[in-house]
Amino acid sequence: MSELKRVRVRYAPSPTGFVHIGNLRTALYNYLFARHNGGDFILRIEDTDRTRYFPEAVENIINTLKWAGIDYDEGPVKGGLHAPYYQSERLKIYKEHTDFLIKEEKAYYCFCTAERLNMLRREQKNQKLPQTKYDKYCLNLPAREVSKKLNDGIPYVIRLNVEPEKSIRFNDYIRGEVEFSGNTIDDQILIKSDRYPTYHLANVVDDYLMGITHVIRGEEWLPSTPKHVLLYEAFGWKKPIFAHLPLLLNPDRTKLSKRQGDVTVEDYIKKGYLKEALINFIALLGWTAGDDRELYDLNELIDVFTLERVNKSGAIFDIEKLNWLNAEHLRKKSDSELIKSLRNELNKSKYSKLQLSDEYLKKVTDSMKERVSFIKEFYEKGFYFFEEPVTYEETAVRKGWKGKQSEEILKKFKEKINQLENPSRQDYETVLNDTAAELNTGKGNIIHPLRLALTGVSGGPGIIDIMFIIGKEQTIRRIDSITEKLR
RNA sequence: GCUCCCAUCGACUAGGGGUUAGGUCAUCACUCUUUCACAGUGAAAACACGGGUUCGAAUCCCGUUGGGAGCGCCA
Repeated sequence: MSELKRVRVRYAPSPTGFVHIGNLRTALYNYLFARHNGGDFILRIEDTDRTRYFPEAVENIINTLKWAGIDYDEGPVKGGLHAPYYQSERLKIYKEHTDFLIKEEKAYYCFCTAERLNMLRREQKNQKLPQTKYDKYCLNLPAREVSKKLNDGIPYVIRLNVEPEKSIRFNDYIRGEVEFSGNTIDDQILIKSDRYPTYHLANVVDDYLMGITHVIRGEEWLPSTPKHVLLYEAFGWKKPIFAHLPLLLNPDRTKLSKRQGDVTVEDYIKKGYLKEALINFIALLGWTAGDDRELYDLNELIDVFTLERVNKSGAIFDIEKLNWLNAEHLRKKSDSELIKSLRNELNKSKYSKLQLSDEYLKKVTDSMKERVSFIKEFYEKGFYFFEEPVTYEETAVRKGWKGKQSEEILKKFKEKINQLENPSRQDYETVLNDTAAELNTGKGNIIHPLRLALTGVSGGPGIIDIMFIIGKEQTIRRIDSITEKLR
């Protein structure tokens, strides 16, 4: 019998802080896999560590997914057939399952204190044992003593009774057959003394109960997968398919972490990265369709994404390529989207008090689109569309400002501009040409000082466009201004 | 230390027995634009090393080296 079960995958973050960029990629791959296969994508909150719980984190997780356009089928807020989706609300379920394991003698109560455990570890290290492991002391406690301690309310944990085995093997979708030598697996804690489950227990139980078919997660989980395999076997459950994703790395090839740059999605949102670019970029970090295509939107990714084409080796998060993608996606945006985004950024900037029409902003975006990578840069690089230049770039002055000569050329030019009535682009161009002809000089002798006067810098859109955008009054004002300042 | 994973230009990657080892970002040059960008053209740039298998290995196998991850009452 072929088992063509409906694909069900999950993203299971723990709410300890802002969403890490690596976790976003895990969420994305799960989402793409689910959508590509017409399956379900589930969001489950792994909030079993009360010490690290961070209340705003759940909200941040949900908002981040929403921002990215990754929608889940079941999970917090939305609910679903397998609710609750907060592990902290599933304590009863975990207890039932450990009760079963204890009855089957596959798990046992352990009353050892943290002090004893620490001492044990220290001893084992001193003895240069290859690995520190729990010594199963409590496994051999007489049943009567166990009940007594339980009745007396002595704190306890529940441990899995791991039988020494030769080896544990499983098939990883991305890495193929993986084999772990036995005897290295500890009697892992299933239930902590605060009655909350550990990750190992909770994720196995929930994945099974929620009908998860593929566990797609980061490579950092690979070493603990044998524990999970053992648990599935202890319960007599069929394992899901595991797929361990390559890590996202710092430039020095260590696991992507702060200290070496921005690692939360929040950071990138704040810096003005487009969701289209970020999604496109992280999709390409560890995966390729196999062709030469670089630009994708979310739906296009869904069409072509397969787990088979996920790489095995870690990928460095290269900000340069992200920046390029950001520029590419920015240019693909429609005029109205661009105007809207720019207005949004403008409102948060020092230019927030300016009253600017859509028409004006469209002119700005049209002229600057090919020159920016970020929305912010429309007014950072193109500040002269929003304020008069107060200083003049030194190298530009040296190259383009020829003292008295420039002054007189601009004076002549200004007079002609002044006579213009509601000038069009063509009018500005005509004046430019006429001035050059009349003065019998090269156009460059007008353009360069003019650009300096109008913008204060040496680069930017065509000078005709700039005059047309800022208008006649500003053009004149700025010419007057530079002749005063550079005299 | 132990366990496991990984290894193609600086970065992301294609290729998976016979290729001038391809693309993209970044870099450099040229063209275009009297500026800057965009675009275009081109350059430089890689199969970690050693054995084996084979007529032939970047590709398959083994080893070495290097890198990474994990070894918590964290996830």
